[in-house]
Amino acid sequence: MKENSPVRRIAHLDMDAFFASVELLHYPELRGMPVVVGGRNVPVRQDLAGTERFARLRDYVGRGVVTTSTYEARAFGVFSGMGLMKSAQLAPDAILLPANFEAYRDYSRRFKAAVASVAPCIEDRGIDEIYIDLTAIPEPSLPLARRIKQAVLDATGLTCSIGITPNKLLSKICSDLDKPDGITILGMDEVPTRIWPLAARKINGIGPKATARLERMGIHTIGELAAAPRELLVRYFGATTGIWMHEVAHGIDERPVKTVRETKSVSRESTFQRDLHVQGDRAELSEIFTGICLRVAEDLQRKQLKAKTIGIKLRFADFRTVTRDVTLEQPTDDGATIRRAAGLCLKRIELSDRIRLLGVRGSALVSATAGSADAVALQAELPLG
DNA sequence: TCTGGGGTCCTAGGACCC
DNA sequence: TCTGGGGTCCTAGGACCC
Repeated sequence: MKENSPVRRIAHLDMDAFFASVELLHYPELRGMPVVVGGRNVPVRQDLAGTERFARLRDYVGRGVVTTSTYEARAFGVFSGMGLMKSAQLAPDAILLPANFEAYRDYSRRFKAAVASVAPCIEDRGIDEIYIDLTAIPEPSLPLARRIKQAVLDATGLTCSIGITPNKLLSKICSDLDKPDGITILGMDEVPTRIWPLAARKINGIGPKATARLERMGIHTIGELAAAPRELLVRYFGATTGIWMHEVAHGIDERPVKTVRETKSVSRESTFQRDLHVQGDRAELSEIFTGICLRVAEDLQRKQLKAKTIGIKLRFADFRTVTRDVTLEQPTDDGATIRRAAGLCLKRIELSDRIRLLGVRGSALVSATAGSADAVALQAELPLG
C-alpha cells in the first residue's frame, strides 16, 4: 500500500548557453555572432583590435570538441560535443574562443547563490543547472519563477530557463521547451497534451542506444512509450529499465531533491594531441602518467578524501576503451602510492596498439579527516604525552 | 579530420563467507 | 557425499549526463 504523497512543486533551472554567454559578457562585441567555445591552445590576440583578434573555426587544427555554442552557431548545426573539425565545415566563419573554466565556476557559484536567496532547497546538477524544491514556498509559480530569473540576471547578467512541475523528470523536460529565457509551468493533467507528443529521447536517461532500440520497436514519442505494454518494455530492456520507462512515460517520478551529495570518485584523464606508442613514446607517456596521478592525489587532498581503489582508463587509437583497477589495503591520497598502484593496473593491459587517452581514478572514497577505524585503533596504541 | 573531461549508476560474473 | 542459497566485495564494461 502506498500513501498518497502530497503534490510537490519542483523547478529545474538551466542557464542559457552558459559558457558562451559568460564569454559574451567579456566580449560584448561578439553578441549576435556565431560563437563556439572549445579546443585547446586557442589564442585571443591582444595585439589586434576588434573581432580580428579572435580565432575562426576554420583555422582550428587538432583534436577537440565544441564545449558550448551560441544560438547563432547552433543555427548552423553546431552543437556541444561535435568535433571542431566537423563544426568548421558547417560554420567556418564562427568565432572560436578558448574555455575559461575558472570564470564559469565563478558565475556558477554566483547564480546558485542568487537562487538560494529566493529558494534555498537546491540540488546541484553540475556547473549550469540545478533542481529547486519550491513546495514549501507559498508564492504562486509564475511570479516565483520570474523572481528567481531576475535574481539570477541581477547577480550574473545572464538569462536562464525554468520548468516548474510536480517532479524532476517533467521539470527537466519543461525547462528545455521555451529556451532561451523561458518559463514553462505544467501540471500532471497536461502530460498527455504537452509531454506525449515529444520524442522519447527528451527523457533524461534515454540516450542514443535506448532511442535506437525504441525506434526499432516502432516507438518514437513519449506517448507511444506510454502506450507500450509494460511487459513488452520489461522483455526488451529488463525489469529495472522497463518498469522505469513505463513510469516516466506517464510522467511519474518520485526522486527527491537532494541538497547534499557525497563524492563517489575523483578522476583525471587526458587525450593526447597525437596517438602515442608505448615503446616509441615511453618517456613522454610515463611523464604524462605520473602527472595525472599527482593531480588525482592533489584533488583527493583538497577534498580531504582518500581512495581505497585506484583505477586506470586507456583509450586506443581505434577508440576501444579498457579499464583496470586495484583495491589497496589502506586508502591513500599519496601521489607516489597512486602512481605505483596505477602502474600495476597498466601492466595488466596488453599494449600493442597506439594510445589516445590515459586516465586515473580514485574510488571507494573515505574521509581523510574522520579517521578510519584502523587509524583510530592505531592512535589508541600510541603512548600519551 | 571523427569523437573532451568530469562524473553517476547499473549489470554481471567470480570469490569468498556463512 | 551431495546439494543449496544468500550476502558482500571486487572487477570490467557500458550507458548516460553535463
